[in-house]
Amino acid sequence: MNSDRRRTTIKDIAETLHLSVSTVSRALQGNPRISKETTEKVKKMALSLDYSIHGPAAALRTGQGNNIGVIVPRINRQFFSSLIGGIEQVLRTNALNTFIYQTQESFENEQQGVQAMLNAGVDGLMISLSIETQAFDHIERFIRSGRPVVFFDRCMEDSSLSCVMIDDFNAAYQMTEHVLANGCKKLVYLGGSEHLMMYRNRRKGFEQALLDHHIQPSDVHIYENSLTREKGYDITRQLIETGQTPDAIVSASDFSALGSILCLKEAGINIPEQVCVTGFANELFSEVMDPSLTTVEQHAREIGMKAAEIMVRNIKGFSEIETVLIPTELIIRKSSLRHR
Amino acid sequence: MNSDRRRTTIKDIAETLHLSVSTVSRALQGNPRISKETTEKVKKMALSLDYSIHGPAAALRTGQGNNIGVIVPRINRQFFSSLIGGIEQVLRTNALNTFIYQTQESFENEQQGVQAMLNAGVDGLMISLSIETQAFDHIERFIRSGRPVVFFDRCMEDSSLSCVMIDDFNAAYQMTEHVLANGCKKLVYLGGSEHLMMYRNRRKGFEQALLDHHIQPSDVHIYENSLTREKGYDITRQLIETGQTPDAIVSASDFSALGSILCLKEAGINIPEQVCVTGFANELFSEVMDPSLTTVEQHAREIGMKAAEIMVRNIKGFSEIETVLIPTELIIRKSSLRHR
DNA sequence: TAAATCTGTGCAATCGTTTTCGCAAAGCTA
DNA sequence: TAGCTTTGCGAAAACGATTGCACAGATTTA
Repeated sequence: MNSDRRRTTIKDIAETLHLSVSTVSRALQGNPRISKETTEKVKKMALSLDYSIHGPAAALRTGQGNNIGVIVPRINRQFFSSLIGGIEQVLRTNALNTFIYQTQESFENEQQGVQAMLNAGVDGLMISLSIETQAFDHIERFIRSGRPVVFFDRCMEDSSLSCVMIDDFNAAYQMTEHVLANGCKKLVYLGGSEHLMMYRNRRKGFEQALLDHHIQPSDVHIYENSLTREKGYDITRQLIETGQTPDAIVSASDFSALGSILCLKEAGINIPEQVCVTGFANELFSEVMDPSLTTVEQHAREIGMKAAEIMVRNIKGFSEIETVLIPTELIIRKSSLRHR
Repeated sequence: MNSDRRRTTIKDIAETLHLSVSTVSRALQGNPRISKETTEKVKKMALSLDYSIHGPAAALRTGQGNNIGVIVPRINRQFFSSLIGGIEQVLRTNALNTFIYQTQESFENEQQGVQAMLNAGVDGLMISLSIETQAFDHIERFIRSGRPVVFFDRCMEDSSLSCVMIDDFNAAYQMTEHVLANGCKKLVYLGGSEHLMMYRNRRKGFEQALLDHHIQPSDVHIYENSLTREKGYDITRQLIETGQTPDAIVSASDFSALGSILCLKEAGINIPEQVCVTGFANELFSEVMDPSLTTVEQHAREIGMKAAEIMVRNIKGFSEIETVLIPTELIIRKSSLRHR
């Protein structure tokens, strides 16, 4: 075991240099009250003694760790991992560490995660809610602790909280217009969980576009909670088998769109000539699959960076609330581009 | 500002309950020396006062935070994010938090990351080295602090340290055999940076398979440092243009394989009948691209879990060193499967 | 019945830093 | 030269939790 290893502290430095701990502490912080020579000596000694500041102790004294908690549903989704990449980069350049916790989309895990962050003494919380989350006591508890909270992507609907998300409504609206402009008339929509704002907004964008083109949303198939590859496949198969094959499948996820495409190809239906298919999120595979998938780029990394910037500003004392919509980008590929 | 918000401490609980802080502390820990009633009362009060333990303070006293630092090159690579997912899950079930730091493949960032972990007072370090890393003072410094280090995927070559990685040699060997069994004779190999053990091992596996089938490695094109999509494309294009089109491209990455495939398709060369292409890593896109890509599944999540388990055991005091090879899985798809 | 043990609690030191206050010596002003 | 400011540093009290030791009262043992 290594229990004999004691870390070097400023006290050690103080003793070998015949100085007081206060002087050493100040020297390390570059306090101008300490002479240049002393400061030099201290820093040199710190280096040669392998000293590194004990964060927790400093945190205890100052009441400020330099840690930000980040809670996401899953880390191994391209969208979230890119987003976290952006967060981490911004936080790091502001001398803040990033604590990660993934909920696996479970409400219980999310509660535990927030508690873990509370215990860890993080200075702020950045969170994207799990799909299951419909109660917010855990979040409110954190807020009561007086530290900033910034939501991203999946937010609590409370305008007194900061939130960075994409412009789902417009993205879906534009996508739908694109499909209609291609001459499609009989659409099907694969949507997500209605209690998440983002999925509601996408559906609303879809419906608004229909309305604006004189189509009654009630006349089209709208599926809820259908964003997995399997659901996309099954729903498409069922539509084909019951003779209700649409001429466009607009999906709120690349995964369900992928499922649809695989099914259509199996059935020998031509994409996009007979059926246009569109997705959402610009997953890595959507560019290279066959046919390449029309989708929406969400600029995940930017969302993360923006959210982290808001957090940093809050930490620094400017307690402003901000709701930011990051613009999306329509990426038109073969799965929806008809030759006419 | 919220500077007036003070967190509730065990002292607050003690005062409202007319108990001593020691009793409260013990009650919260479930110490059997405290009577059931008192313990009950304390826990109830803790709840109603929104109390949460101050980790840093406890860490200071006990010398044990519950934090593990994880340093990876990039978080938004499927491989690493899945791996981190595995780490996070195992650590969490052992009441350990996960600190994330990404180096962006930069040595300087890596040094800073290790320092940040040192300062944060993590109890252990899990790290996958950046491509640039060739010096190890920063790692050795951490080791000197007496806390466990576990490497994964990209390890320091020092048998006195724990490391979890995939069996690159065998994976490449099997892949090469598969290609040869398909009747390919004129191979090209796209490899990575030779100073990383993993890429060396893949190349060695490739060469050994050649030797075992009576082909001289010196007779085949072996490219170093060629694992991006662009490199794959460019090299392939050059081979075609100079009339050296091979009948198989064995690549140490799915990305370069993708580049090769795009180029071959553009040139109207049939895959796999004229040229077989294989990748490495089973990226999300490789299954759904056209043609689907033969590759190697690395079981990233398992690597992460295994590494985390070793870490947990070290934290608990069993300071055993372990080197683990996680077996890979050959995934044969259309890009290399000839009909004969 | 005296001694030993057990139960439930409190006191106070401690972890490594930061920071307020204070003080002596040196430099400056007039 | 008397008084004032600056410079450079130290003593000691925090921060919140843990824990070895002590101790009083109740219970058991011999």
